[in-house]
Amino acid sequence: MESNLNIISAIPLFNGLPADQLSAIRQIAVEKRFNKGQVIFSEGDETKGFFVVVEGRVKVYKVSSEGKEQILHIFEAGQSFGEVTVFTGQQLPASAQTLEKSRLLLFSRSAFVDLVTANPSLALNLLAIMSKKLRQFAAQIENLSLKEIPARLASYLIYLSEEQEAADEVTLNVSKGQLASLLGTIPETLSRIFAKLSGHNLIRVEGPKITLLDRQGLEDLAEYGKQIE
Amino acid sequence: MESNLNIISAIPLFNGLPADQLSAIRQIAVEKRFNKGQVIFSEGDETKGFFVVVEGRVKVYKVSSEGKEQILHIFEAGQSFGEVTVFTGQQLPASAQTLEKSRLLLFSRSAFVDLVTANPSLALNLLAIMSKKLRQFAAQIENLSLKEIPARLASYLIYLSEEQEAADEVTLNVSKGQLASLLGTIPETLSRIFAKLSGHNLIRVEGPKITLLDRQGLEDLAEYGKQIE
DNA sequence: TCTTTGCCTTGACATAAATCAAAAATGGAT
DNA sequence: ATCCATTTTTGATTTATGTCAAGGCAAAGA
Repeated sequence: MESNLNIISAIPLFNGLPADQLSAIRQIAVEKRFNKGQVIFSEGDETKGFFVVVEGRVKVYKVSSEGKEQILHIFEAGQSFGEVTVFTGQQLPASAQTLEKSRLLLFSRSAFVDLVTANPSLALNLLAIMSKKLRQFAAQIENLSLKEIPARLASYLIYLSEEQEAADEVTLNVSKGQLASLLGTIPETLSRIFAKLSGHNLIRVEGPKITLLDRQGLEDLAEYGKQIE
Repeated sequence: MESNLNIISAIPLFNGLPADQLSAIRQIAVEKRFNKGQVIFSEGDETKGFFVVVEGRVKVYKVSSEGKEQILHIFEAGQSFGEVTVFTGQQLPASAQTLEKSRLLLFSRSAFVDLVTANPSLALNLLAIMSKKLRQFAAQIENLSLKEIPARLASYLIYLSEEQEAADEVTLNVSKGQLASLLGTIPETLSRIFAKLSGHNLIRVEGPKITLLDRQGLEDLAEYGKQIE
């Protein structure tokens, strides 16, 4: 628990809070450990509280009645999820599962609401984070409805290269199957589109390592869709 | 401006605030009037503040480079939009346009941030509203990626009949073209699906008036998708 | 009443992506 | 290294939905 104070202070959500606040926060956090592939909660469950990823990765997703999965987001160390229902107290709208062995902090609902009520600056942090999530969702809706899958993949690769600042060589941090789900498609289709983009010399694919050969071409594809053929 | 105090007090966002707070809020609100079809802001604009619909209806939408439109949400009297960027101060992620002649209240960014900082309960209201929006977006993402259009239409009709509590006869409050955009499709496809559901005796369509003939059938369709053929 | 204008519908066709099936490749574990 | 399980790829086919083009219809105005 010692080390968690450092972790807590590094979490964007708690950014800028004074030291005494941070220790108050640490008091109400409970550490939970999960193995790879464990389900953290399922859609429809009652809200226990919200989570912060200390270590590992977590996917939040929805499943259709036929079993097809749509990943809403993948959360990494320092990010929080599950805030959505803390303030409305409804059932959880999605499920969460670890992608690898993970350590999470759980903040129980009531304790956290008290904390926020007492801390306007915490509330503002939270508002900013939720704003950001809303933006991301809006972008995802746009992608799903206005863009074809090649364009979504191109967007994702550009996003990834910005994230990783690794110039033109990016490494997928999820399996291709999971990536398909994140992009709203299935592995077969994704595989074909990787092949197609490679064929047009936009990228080179070596396992999970993707080299962006023609960034401008990818940007055009992401923006305008079907140039290529 | 007189009457706006009543309106302000009826807005969910300001629910439960004491009278003195409400008049402080009224102070910083600016009334704006728009004709039907006027653009309120466009994607990429700087954030001026956020809006509350006093009267009329507003759509918030994204447009693809080819001009196809995806409606993110339609806001009616009492609802607020544009909060998202108030706290992050980024460019607006979507555009907004009136669907009919409307009156809006504009709350400037800085004044509103001050207000929230000083009012924990306002911050909590805001968090609850944003949580609700996040849920709605998550549901929309699910619809777009996991359900076919007939299922989305069925969901929408059921939602509408709950909204209107008008038993089994609902009236579309947007044109069918707009509805197509809201469901992530185009008018031609929507028209065919209306015809298809009519053919299966699930609904009867008379202009903007839809009669739900087989609620259970619609629910099955919304839930499990492609039963019908 | 006639005409215009803006929706909505219908038809013929094109196509992106899903499905079904199976082969290949990858990565751990033994 | 070998084996097994999982992931990824490839191929053949189907299907839902988009596109293009034209026609109908009703409300608004001349």
